[in-house]
Amino acid sequence: MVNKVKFEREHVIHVASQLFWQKGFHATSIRDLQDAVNMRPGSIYAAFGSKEGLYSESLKEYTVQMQSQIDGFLNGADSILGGLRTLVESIIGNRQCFPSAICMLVKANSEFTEKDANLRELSFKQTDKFEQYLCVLFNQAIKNDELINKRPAIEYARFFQVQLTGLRCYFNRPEADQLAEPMIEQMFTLLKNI
Amino acid sequence: MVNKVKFEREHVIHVASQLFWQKGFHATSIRDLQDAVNMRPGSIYAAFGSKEGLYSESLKEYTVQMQSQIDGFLNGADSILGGLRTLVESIIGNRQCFPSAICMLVKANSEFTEKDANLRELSFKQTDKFEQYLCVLFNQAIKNDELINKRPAIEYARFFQVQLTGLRCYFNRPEADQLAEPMIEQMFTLLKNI
DNA sequence: TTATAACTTGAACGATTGCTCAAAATCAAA
DNA sequence: TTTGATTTTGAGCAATCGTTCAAGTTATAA
Repeated sequence: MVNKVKFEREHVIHVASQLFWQKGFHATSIRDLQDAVNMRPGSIYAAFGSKEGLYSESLKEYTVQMQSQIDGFLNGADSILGGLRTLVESIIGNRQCFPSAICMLVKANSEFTEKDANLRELSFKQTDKFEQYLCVLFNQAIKNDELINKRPAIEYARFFQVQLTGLRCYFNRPEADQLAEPMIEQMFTLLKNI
Repeated sequence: MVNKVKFEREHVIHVASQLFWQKGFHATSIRDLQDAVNMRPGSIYAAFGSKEGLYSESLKEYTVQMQSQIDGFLNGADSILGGLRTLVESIIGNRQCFPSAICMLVKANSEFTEKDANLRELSFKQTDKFEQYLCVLFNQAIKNDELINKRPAIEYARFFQVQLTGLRCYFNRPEADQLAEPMIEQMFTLLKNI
């Protein structure tokens, strides 16, 4: 190898994913990305092929990062459900610290139509991956006797996703902040007992 | 009046709202709209001022139409909760008949940033309007003894929105269709008993 | 030091964007 | 039938879009 790339690929993808997460795919221009990652168009296209290519990498890195964020909360918790609860409280409570209050996967699922078939498909694929990851967690929670009825893990995973997505969309709105905690409490009471 | 407009304003707004609902604001171009509503740019701008203006009207008409859709289901039902349940089943079950599986208000809330402050604000305002409408319904349901604990109506309205939004986002994904009915059943069991 | 392969740069391309406006078409009143 | 206010038309504007590529820069191997 005669000459190495100057940028750090992972860092670029991370910065891009923050921007895509905030603004969405269509509202983010290559010029926006140029400024954010401090690269000229030639370098971006040499490294990622297209705007779509960079977005793909960004969405994948978002999924990975979300999982390791959950792992972080689980490490500091004494149970699976306890860790998930801290996670949910962090997501809802600190939503102004994130590029968007809404999960990037949900945004992606809602943004792409048949016209962006590749990205639409990728978005669904990543969502499935995340669901499978949740199933692993809930299987562990079942083993630990954290759940009353010991349903199949997938059912808890579905319930969890529906609740969290619903809450994030609801609390995307301004104000109405002190409402969050009782609703999260309710969510986990239901989750344990369904 | 010397000359009248040729187009039907309500019809144009309805068609535009279907397109905006499907593709989102940024991914819908004025040319897309021209084709859909069969008007030339000059007429569109004379009637609505801007793309943003037409979108505003579209989002308002969406909210109105959603409420009258609910009213329709309530008229054919023997209880508030029964009507709402039929509505939810129709939304989840026939989602391929609609421009998008996801509520246009949720899409709007997630699409606009501070850069589109006006549309962001409008989107929140319409969401509030819809919540107030739900409160009226749940107050009636409380009077009718359809709900066990007789909480304040706003709490049922919040719960309903979280559940429905979560379900719509979840079932936006392909496949996984026969899963819907038990989850809707669960949603209304919980709603009655919280 | 020189040669060479790899990477970075940024001007610029054609396409598309939201939007304008002079000209053509329209139709009730005179 | 003529008039004139009003609406419709669509070519075309400036700005921006995603993307390309020839030229310049960089760093290793010889």
